Amino acid sequence: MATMSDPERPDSSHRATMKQVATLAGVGLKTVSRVINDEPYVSQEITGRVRAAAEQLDYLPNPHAGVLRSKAKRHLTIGLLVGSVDNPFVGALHRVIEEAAHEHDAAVFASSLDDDPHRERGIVQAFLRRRLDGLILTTVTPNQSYLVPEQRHGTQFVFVDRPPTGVEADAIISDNAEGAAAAARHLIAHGHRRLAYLGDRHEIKTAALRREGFLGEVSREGILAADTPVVEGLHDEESSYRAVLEIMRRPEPPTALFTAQNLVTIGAIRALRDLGVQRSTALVSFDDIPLSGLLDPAITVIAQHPDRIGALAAKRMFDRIAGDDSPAREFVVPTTLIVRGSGEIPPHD
Amino acid sequence: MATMSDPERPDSSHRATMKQVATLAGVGLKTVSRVINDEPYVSQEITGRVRAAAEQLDYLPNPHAGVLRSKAKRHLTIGLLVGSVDNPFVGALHRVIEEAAHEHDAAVFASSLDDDPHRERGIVQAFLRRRLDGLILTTVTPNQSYLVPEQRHGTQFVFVDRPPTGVEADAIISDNAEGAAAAARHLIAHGHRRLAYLGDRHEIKTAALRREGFLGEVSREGILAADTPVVEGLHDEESSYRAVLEIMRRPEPPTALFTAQNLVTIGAIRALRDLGVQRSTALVSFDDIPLSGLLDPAITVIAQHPDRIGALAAKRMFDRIAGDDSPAREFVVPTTLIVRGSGEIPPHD
DNA sequence: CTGAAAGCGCTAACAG
DNA sequence: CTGTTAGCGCTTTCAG
Repeated sequence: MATMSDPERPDSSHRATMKQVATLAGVGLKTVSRVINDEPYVSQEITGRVRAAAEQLDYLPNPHAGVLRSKAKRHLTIGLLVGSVDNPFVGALHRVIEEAAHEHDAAVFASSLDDDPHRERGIVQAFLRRRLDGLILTTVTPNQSYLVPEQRHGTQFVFVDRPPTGVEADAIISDNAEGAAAAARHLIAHGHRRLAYLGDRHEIKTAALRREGFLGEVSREGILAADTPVVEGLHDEESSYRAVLEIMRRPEPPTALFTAQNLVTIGAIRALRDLGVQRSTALVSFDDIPLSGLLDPAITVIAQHPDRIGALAAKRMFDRIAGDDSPAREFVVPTTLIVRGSGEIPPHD
Repeated sequence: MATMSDPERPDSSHRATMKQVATLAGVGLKTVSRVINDEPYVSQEITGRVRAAAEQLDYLPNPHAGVLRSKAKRHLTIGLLVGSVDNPFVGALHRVIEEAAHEHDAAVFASSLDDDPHRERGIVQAFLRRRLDGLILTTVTPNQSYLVPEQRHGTQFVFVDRPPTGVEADAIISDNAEGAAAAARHLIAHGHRRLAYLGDRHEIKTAALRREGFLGEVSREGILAADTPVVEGLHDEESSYRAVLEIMRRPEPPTALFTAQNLVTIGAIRALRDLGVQRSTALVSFDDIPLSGLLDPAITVIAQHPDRIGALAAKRMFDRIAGDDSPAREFVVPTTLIVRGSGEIPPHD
């Protein structure tokens, strides 16, 4: 039959093996292995013959066979698990980790949790099943002790943005408390005495740190807690929008807002605009937002440095993979106040 | 020596093998294989014993061994190669592809080209060395015929955002010409006769399609080419900013701008503001930009649908992997005009 | 400098 | 329902 391929003919859709390359080059299997892996002690002539044969057959070494047999079971593969892929912070993080991985000849599996704690375990498992060398992750679950057995089996973990609980591993985080404190100082220096804090769920450690940093500074200035509305549990634009509307309609509304997160900031901006008070209410945001410089007023922010965080995370990861077994550490990356306008609006009377 | 581990003791950092699980459970190797792979015909009791043993040893199957031996050499792994990871379009794309992969139990390697053609070959090679089932990619090189041998060896390719050259493969792209034509129609319907086109390098096929779509519509309306400044080769904010400044300072400046790309739009917005004409010059952007609704004026855009593009790309990929060998096709995803304000500004006189 | 033999951890193909 | 045997494509080991 015409549709049936000749069983004697090698299937062209199959990859060439090292053995086939060896046969074509007229050398032994191990010699091909030496050439492919750039091991020394192979004559120029044979090296040339082997390379030619490999090229002719489109030979690519099978990495699975290699990993299976070799002593150092390195896969040159790491995983990156982040809250959500469509977020500028995460984009920048991904980018630098990519870059560092590339320098180490490693590849990066990336996946998003969409901030869903229920997905975390499953996705981590899916990654581990692939036997990665390590995992860089932003956790959304309250406890990561389920990683302990994996860690004992040699998989490296580096936490980013949020510190781990229940497992000892390196963590790279922004200086949340100090960044939030700087925001408070900035607003107070511009004359504000009625400040509001709008933040994410209190259970998220970083959110708690921002809150403490902010409120600590406020009380240090002698401002009463009663004069400082605190709204937490805001996780998206919509909830933030509504919270700001509500706060600004109170009898003595705040003259300045501190929004402790990306999406909260955006919701707040919308609300201030709809109320027509965006030019008379000060606003400082934790975490930069895209195009914030083009807004009117431009948004003053406490910027994080995802590039530095990512670079550090990648460095720790590859150091660990290379054998660094020093005690786990937390690395704190400073934040930067970027003055753009919204944070310098004076209090109205 | 205390620092030297006993060579007789099994290294706890090593993974348990199927054989060890079999021994512990007191069954044969193949029985463990059956339980792990949920094959039928294993008694309840033995299944239980095997599962318990596996758990006790933190057993995880070694996927490399599996791939090596099994007939269908599927790795359940695909690659995603995009222009740049920190770009909202790409973020959304990544997200839906992720999601689809997850449903197929597949993992996604993601990498960014940073729009650098020189990196493309290298990164593609790095991916192929890992023997992925397929690659979804945005190309930046003019020709991808180097993929042909890989394709013959069974790796699937699906192109996204830009059609391939020199290789036959599915491609999912926005309706660039029609989207740009819609922008022209919209501006003309609002009374404009002096429109400017600001776009990316002409060699990029999608850029050329947008240009043709736009200019075709303009000439159809009887507007002379001489009255329609065309600036191409804009690849970033800065070059776009300068181009707009230059155009708007001409004797008879355009009353409406069409910016054919993300970054070009942002540069144009800055320029219009610096000239103080952002409320008197119409602007329509191809591709949505983040927070464009918060700008003043809010930006009217021809939005692409990265979610639909990504979903289609993933569907084609997994269909191909599953054996679909129908001829390669180009899928065109429509764009949507989103009216927000900047595109409805009438011509001044 | 080169190659033959063993075996990594698993699945396929048979046997029972 | 369960187990045995071979061998995937490579690296390791050891012998030329």
